[in-house]
Amino acid sequence: MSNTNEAAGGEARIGKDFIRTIIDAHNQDGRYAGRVHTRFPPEPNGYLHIGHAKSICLNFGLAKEYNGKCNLRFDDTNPSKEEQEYVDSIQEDVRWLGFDWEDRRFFASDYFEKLYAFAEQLITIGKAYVDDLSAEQIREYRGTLTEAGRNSPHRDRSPEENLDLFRRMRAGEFADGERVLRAKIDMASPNMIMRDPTLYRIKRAHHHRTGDAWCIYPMYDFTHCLSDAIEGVTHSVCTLEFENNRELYDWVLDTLGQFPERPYQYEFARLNLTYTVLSKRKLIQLVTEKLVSGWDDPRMPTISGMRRRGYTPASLRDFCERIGVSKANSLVDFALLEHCVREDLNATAPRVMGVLNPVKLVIENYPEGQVDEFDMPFHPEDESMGSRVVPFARELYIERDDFMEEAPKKFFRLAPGREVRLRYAYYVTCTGVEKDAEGNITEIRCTYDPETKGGWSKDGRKVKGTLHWVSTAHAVPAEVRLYDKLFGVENPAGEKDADFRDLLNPDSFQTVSAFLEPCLATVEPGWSCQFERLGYFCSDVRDHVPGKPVFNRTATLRDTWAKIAQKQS
RNA sequence: UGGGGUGUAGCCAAGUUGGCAAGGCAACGGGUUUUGGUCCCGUCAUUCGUGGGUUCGAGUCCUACCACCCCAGCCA
Repeated sequence: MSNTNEAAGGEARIGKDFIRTIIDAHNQDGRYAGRVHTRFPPEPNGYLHIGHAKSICLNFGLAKEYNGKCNLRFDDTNPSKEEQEYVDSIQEDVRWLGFDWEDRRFFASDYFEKLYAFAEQLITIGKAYVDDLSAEQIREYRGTLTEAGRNSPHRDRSPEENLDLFRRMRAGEFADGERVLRAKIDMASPNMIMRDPTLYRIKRAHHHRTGDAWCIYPMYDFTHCLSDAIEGVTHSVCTLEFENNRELYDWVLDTLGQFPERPYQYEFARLNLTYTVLSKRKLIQLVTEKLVSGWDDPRMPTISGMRRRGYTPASLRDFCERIGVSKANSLVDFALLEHCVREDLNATAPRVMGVLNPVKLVIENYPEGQVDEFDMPFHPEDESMGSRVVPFARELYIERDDFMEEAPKKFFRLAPGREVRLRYAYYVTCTGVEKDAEGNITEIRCTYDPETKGGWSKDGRKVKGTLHWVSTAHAVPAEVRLYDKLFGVENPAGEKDADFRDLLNPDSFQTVSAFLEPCLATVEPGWSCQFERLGYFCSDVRDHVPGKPVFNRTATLRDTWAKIAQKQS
């Protein structure tokens, strides 16, 4: 069995955000001659999460909407944190989300030689200098938020001396941290970023792509704007924390002055989700401290975790579309994400039966050894999804929760003397229960009405409940994993100084053995379905073993079960 | 108490040159239903962080204040 997701379609937009307004304005006034070129620039220092999905959908979505292009560029200027494993996973995740960078996969490290040449130019025109101050001294000289900084004693070296020193930095004549290249801007600038920012540092670390070819590495602020310019990017869209960096972005491009149609930076608010940590530092901590099974643990907010859990690319794209793009810091309700998966899965997931918490149901008047076969549709509203045959016998499993010995009036399912429908099979009436020495129900007895074959009554009598069921003799034993939120509190990131690990939900994961209908023995990894009334499940991508299904619960149907239980008590 | 940003419903979020405050999620009520699901129908901002001002008319303009976020990495 297989069900796959289509590639990123052109879903309708909810409302127009400020970035689209800006692009429209540029298209009006003729800037870039109508060209729209964006980029998604992750640092390969971790796996992508749902927050990145927002940026991916924005950047690739903008390009698609305006018939433009979007590059995938790895911002790999800090060799000590970056790894090939991360670039591989990032590429896989972007593709899985349904986006295509075509032949435009770049690395900032592709530009190291060019960047170095730009740095020499800056030195030549007297706009950059080599500083001998230590990191601590530079911090002291920088001043504070309210006091201006002081110039470094090395600030006025001649371009010739700076050039010589910078070349020797590259040649490896100095130790790590001994010297840096700094932009010569303004140590009294009210914008801290502009107080002679570091452009290059000496760092002997193995780079995942350039190996040991370099011992000096360019900093983000120098690299990013130039990479954008080199690639012909028009709209460089990043998150709010870079607002202060925009002045430097402009300074570098303008003082080099070689990019007549240069890119400009625009910022939007990053995603915050209730119950969810989206800080890479914390996510990596969950992985390295083995608080989760890995980056793709189904409880993780990573793209790979969500994929394994059974979220579909379309549902994630829809979510990103619905949350909108603005500059206001916000905290999106997890319920919206849930709604998006449910909406997609409701239309696309086949309906099958599985019993998670089984109790035996014996039909007293059903002949022993007899087997009925019912042809059951995979989807009640979509005939094109076809059907499968499900065997029915005298002894079945039903959900333990679907029976109550002393049931309140509002309980619609099975209870002594009450009649319910076994889905697509027969009406049955409970005649009694059998218990063990401790008084636990071991078996429920009932009789069936042969006249109700298929689940319809000819005399027009109605039943309030419809139960899912599985024949004990034909059932496929399976492992089902029920996941809850990893964090039991609304916004674990909100508590600034608290250790977020204290907020982990101890009940975030539970494994149960279940009984499924026979057709589920043949599912493929990643196949999603809805177990009638129990929620949406996805056959585990990673732990898939043919014939021995393992399912992760993607989403519950709704919270109504809790409410029903509450009303009944 | 430096600079840069942001405040529209419980949560997101549209709001054009000032002219009756979109939409989605959540919630609540009703109908359909062989999933207590889905679907359908209805309700949900006399008010836009606050106070002044301009105007026939202000979420939009002016003004003063308040709250929150970001910046003192040789991280990105």
